[in-house]
Amino acid sequence: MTDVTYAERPARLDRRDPLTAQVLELFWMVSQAFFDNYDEAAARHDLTRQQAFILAHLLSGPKPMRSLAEHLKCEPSNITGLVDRMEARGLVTREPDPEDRRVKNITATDLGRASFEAVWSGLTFAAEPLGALSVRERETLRDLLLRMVPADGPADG
Amino acid sequence: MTDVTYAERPARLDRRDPLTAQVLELFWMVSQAFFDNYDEAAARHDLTRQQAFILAHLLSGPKPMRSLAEHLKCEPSNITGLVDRMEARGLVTREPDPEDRRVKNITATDLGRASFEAVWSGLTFAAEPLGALSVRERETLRDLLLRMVPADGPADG
DNA sequence: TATTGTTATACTCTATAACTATA
DNA sequence: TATAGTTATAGAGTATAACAATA
Repeated sequence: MTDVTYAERPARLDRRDPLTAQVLELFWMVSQAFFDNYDEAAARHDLTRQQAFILAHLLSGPKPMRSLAEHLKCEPSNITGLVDRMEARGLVTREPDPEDRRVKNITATDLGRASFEAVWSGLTFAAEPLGALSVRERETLRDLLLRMVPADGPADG
Repeated sequence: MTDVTYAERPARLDRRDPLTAQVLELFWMVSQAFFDNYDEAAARHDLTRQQAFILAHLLSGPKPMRSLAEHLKCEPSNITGLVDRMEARGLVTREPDPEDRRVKNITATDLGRASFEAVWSGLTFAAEPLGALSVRERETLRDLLLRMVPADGPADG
């Protein structure tokens, strides 16, 4: 697409002030590029986006299935199959919690952790669009993003 | 999550310089929140993310199926079912190109356009994280994002 | 009785491969 | 022969609902 995308369209379909509309559109474009980059990096290590999300969430320690469902914002019933597939590939383990045997604690294996770290390290987004900015500009961007980060989630990923 | 997410983790799993690692992590968190917001807005209008992407792409005019596949970065075979479902709901029309009858031109209907515009207008991302920034800060953010936008895609959406 | 996780079902999105109809 | 789109198939992710085990 050309300039039209973020210069003309928002004015037509957006009642927001032009500056906000433009920032929204630009942020969306860069975010999409980031997500594409993430998916590609995950695919290079035979992981789906959701599998990578789960491994990222498990970096800080074992988590019950319920926690994974909340993190992924999906129904708990889906986690069963998701963990099944990851367990079968040796990316995670599933063990009943000794204090409440209803709960299953999911833990990333060494392979799981290494896989996620390879995905995250493999993001070219850091070298490409971010690399176009100077140190001073990256500091400015960091400070602006700190103001935009949601209080709770989506957290790691 | 707490500060740990973007203060400690990158240093451990990232060989990038700390500033780049931090910006990467922050940008990822905000992007995830944006995507969540987009999915929610689309769901409120009974659209999937991919259906909304397609409608966005069609705002600038009719497009052949092949173009939709490129925009969505998926195999052309998937577009058939995607367009089938959208056509059945009156969101798009599908007509053979008079100049090359192999090509099917997909056009957003009034309902399709209105649906996407409702999704885009319904994004609370503009009011929430973006609203936390002053006009001056949004101008700064805009200028930084302009430097990061990929030359071609992902364009509209 | 409430909660955690599971199963069953149906739908959307995805890649692969074989097919058709045009060119 | 090459290209645009389709069909068939298998797999991943999703929501809903009914269920088992545990609390």
